[in-house]
Amino acid sequence: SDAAAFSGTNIVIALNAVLAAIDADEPKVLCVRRPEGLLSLPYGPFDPVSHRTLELGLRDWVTRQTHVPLGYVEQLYTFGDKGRETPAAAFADAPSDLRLVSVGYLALASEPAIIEEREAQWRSFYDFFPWEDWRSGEPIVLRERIIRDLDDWIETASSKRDRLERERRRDLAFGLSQTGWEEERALERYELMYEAALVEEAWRDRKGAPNIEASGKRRQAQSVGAPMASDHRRILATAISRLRGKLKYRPIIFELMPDKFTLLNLQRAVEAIVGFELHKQNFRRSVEAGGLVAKTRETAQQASGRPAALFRAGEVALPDGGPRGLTIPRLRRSPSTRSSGG
Amino acid sequence: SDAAAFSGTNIVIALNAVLAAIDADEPKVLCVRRPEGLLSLPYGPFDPVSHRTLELGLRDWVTRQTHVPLGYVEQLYTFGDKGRETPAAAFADAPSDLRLVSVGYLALASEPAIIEEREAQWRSFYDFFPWEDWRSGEPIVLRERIIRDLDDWIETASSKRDRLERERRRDLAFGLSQTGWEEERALERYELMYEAALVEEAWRDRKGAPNIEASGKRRQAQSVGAPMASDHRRILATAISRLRGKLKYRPIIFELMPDKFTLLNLQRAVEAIVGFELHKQNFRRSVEAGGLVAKTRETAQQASGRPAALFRAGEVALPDGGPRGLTIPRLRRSPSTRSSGG
DNA sequence: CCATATATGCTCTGCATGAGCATATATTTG
DNA sequence: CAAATATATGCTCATGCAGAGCATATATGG
Repeated sequence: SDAAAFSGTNIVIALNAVLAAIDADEPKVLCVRRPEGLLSLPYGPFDPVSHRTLELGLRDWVTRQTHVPLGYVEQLYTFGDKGRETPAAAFADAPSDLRLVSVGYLALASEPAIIEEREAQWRSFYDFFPWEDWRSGEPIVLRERIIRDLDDWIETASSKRDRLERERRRDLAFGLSQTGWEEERALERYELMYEAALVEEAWRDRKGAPNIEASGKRRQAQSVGAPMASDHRRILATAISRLRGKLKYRPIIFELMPDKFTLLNLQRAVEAIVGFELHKQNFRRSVEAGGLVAKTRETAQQASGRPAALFRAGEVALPDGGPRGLTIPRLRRSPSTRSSGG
Repeated sequence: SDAAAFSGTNIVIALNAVLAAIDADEPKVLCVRRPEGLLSLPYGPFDPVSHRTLELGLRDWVTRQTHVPLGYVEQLYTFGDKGRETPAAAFADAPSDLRLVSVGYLALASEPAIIEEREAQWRSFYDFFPWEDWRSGEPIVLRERIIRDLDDWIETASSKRDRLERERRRDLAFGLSQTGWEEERALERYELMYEAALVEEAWRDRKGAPNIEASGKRRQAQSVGAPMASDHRRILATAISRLRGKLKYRPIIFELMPDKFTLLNLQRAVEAIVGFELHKQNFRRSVEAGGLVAKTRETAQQASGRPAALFRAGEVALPDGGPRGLTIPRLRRSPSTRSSGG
């Protein structure tokens, strides 16, 4: 069993960053456009010689390449599937027999820095996952396409047992079961859609697998959400799930906020991340009662209406924070009509 | 920036497993004794040629080496710090200029399989983290040693600002702040103790750093908890934190249970993981009401008392599960006296 | 039969959360 | 300037869950 031990020597480690920021109530992620036109997450090589830790390696090349000041950084997941991407595609001058292993990171910036490089750009989370944005009600693409296409996928299961299992997974992931839509299952949803070949990456990766091509034919008419290079969209889905889940038990939302903000700003930021609207008064109540914010004496300038007080993050609102996190006061009934406004 | 890209070629990836099981109400982890006598987590090399994915690589060598059937497996974290361990120490015939990167996994077994190899053994979590076990009240070592030693560490901070920060971190991690003891902060606690040089690994790793030796002298009288090789105790702490956190929102406890069990069995298993006692009636209420368990017609055999009904995991109790997870009904006041009994 | 031990059922209470009415303070409009 | 409109902020009410503990059921061992 020792002979295999040093195949490890043909491994390349790439460090991928999901660099997130809130811009005008939209959740954005920093993307890089590749020569072929595909969007990808920014990434860089891990250099075991100069990088003392993986995280330092990430910070190093992100700051050098994008000049975005990194605040909060958290490791997400390590992706090592064969056939993800050849190292040669990722790094132009790499030998071709290497295995590419990527360590994904989530990094939060308090504002979307202006990027100098032409290839870099901030894109909304929901360009890639339109079905995840329920802020103006149920996304059309969800009921009109995704649920239907998943129905087809369920039907094409090979056994009854398998069919039931597929149905269970769909209902759970897409909120058709008792528990309803759970925003932190974003990764599960993407993985299900990939498995069912509803996303472009799926039929791109499986080019040549005949049975897939047949069953996926109808669905290939149009990609649902913008595709990304390699498995970067999966990494982004991982980041969104993590972020959504973590909001509830750690006050990391403040890593995405400027120094001073109104409570509505804060609410809109949370809504941008979780993807649905919140009950305004209850949101304020929980945030204020929990001591997560502290009022300043200033008020915000604005076009119309009573001016809002400016707040800053409270003492306890450090990322490793004291009290649990935000409560997310969902709206159960009518979403109080905010659908049209910007 | 491309010159560094292929230093990646001198990287070795090791796959570490925290293989957990419940045995007689104790939470156990599979360990391997190294020639030098130190305990380590079982691990194996990742072979990019034969292993299609990282997880398959892990399953491959774990089943080959330990013959423990793996059920639930989940990736924990990737550790890549320089100076963790030389590849030569991990794999006897490795070149010495390689960088070792470890991907840690959590794996759950429904019972502690009998291990054939002499070097392998099941050990309690709390052999390594005695301060994490509050099932019989506050651990003596915590108030008697750890809090005191952390006091010293706080005092030796270089600035007042730093001192306050250290105090804040200790109070948060060890439950001295308002929020009280939070079991899922096990990793934070270990990392703090490492930083404060309360654990053997700390002064072992820093051998030669003079200022540490001086300040840590008094504390080195005796290690708190059994040490492990390399940073394996940190990996184990990561696993415990993850497991404790996940219990609350996913029904993974059933991955550690046999097919049939009494509700007290289940409660003891949860208690073993979270490290404190629960309110019996409320635990039953939440588990039964949530549909996480289903009653069978059988009852358990036992020495004394009314026989308990046997249950099995409910329909919704799959690891990706429907309803959230277990509620953990803490005891706030007197722990109803169970300290002496086994 | 009685003491003891564990299992199981049920009630009481406080608090967090979901919901929405009411009021305050600004801008915009007639 | 008064009214309409828009947003901010305060407050109440209902519900359900979680923490606590009493009461009852059913076994074993004298």
